[in-house]
This record gives sequence, structure tokens and C-alpha cells, in this order.
Amino acid sequence: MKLERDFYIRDTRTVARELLGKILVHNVNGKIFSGKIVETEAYLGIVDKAAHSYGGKRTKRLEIMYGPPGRAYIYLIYGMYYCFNVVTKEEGTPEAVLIRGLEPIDGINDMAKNRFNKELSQLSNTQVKNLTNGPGKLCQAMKLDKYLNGEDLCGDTLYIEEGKVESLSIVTAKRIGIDYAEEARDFPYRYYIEGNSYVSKVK
DNA sequence: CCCATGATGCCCT
DNA sequence: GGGCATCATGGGT
Repeated sequence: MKLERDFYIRDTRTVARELLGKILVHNVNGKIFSGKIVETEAYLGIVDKAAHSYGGKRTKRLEIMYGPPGRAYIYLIYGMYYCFNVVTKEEGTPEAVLIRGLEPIDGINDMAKNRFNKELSQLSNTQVKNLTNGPGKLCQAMKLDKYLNGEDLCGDTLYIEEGKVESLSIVTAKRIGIDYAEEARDFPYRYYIEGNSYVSKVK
């Protein structure tokens, strides 16, 4: 069951927590890439110094964040990696959830090619773990790039499904890579599934 | 294990 | 021209 618009319009931290265990799916001309979401971060917009939209900043790049919920916000970082976010809240409120870790499900052999230009069977154990345990890594594995920026997650190309019913132990932690954000640096807006090996950083 | 560093492109000032 | 919601690599401990 695909998640509907109403899922995304809610409180951003709630969405970030509830995305854990859900399945991110990318259909590339019939080839399916998918993975279970195991790590997320909430970015709370206007009041959050770590968010791109802090203080109501509104530029061309940020228009997607100000748009309707349930769309993809994908941006280039450090000149060579992408970060995939889910836009939350009602239109006009620029908040989002960054997906930081995925456990591969479908298309794993192609993920290996996308990441390391090798067959899955040729990867070391470390490389298998490094397929999708970080925001830039999972975008490379799943073929998520700037051409999908703004994509509607309620469509058929890129979407999120209900996962298996399971009880998850969720860890709350500080966000990563936002040392510039003053007090917001220490806000506990990162969530991950305890014990999952595709979490980018434990603790 | 840890830490330091370079890669690389686009946005925004 | 500065800085960035990252990653791979290489060297030290």
C-alpha cells in the first residue's frame, strides 16, 4: 500500500519517525529499486537553523520545500552527491525529512553496479554494507538525482509503501553534518532503527 | 579503530 | 568567491 498525501502533511518529526520501516521504491523504466527506510532526520523549516529554509529563506532551489507535502526535495551536496528528502506539512510551510539510511530489498545487483561498478557477488562485506548506509550513498544506489527533484511521491515513479508489520525499537539522536547550526546542532531530530546495520552512524 | 584531507558543482551573496 | 544535511582514501595509533 502506497502512502497517501495525508501521511506527509503531518508534524515533521512524527513523519520522520513513522517513515522508519517503510519501503522507498524507485521504478526506472520497469526496473524496481527498493529499500527499507532505517534512518531519518527532521528539518523544521523557519525556526530550525540547520534547515535550508531557516528564517523563511526562499530561493529557487527551495521552492520545492515551500510546495505541497509528499514531494521529493533532492539537492546536490559537495559537488558530487545528492540528498533525498520528503517534503512535509501543508503548502507554504518549508519542512522536510532527510532519508539517511536504507536496507536494500529489490534491485540489489544493480545497486552494486551503481555504487561500485561491480556485480553484487564481487563486493566485499564492507562494500555490501556501504551500498546504502548514508544519504549520498543511497541516492547513488537507487539512482536518485536532480531530475527527480520535485517528483510527486503519490505517483508511480518514486513512492513509499507500507512495510511489514513489525515492532521497531527507535533510537533518537543528534543530526549529522550540521556543525554550523549553533544551538540547533544538538537538537535530537535524527531517528533510526536500533541494531540495523544500514544506519549511517550509531549513537 | 581514529582523524585529516581532497574531490567537485552549484547556489547564493 | 565561500560554503555545503557527503564520501573514499590514506596514514597513524
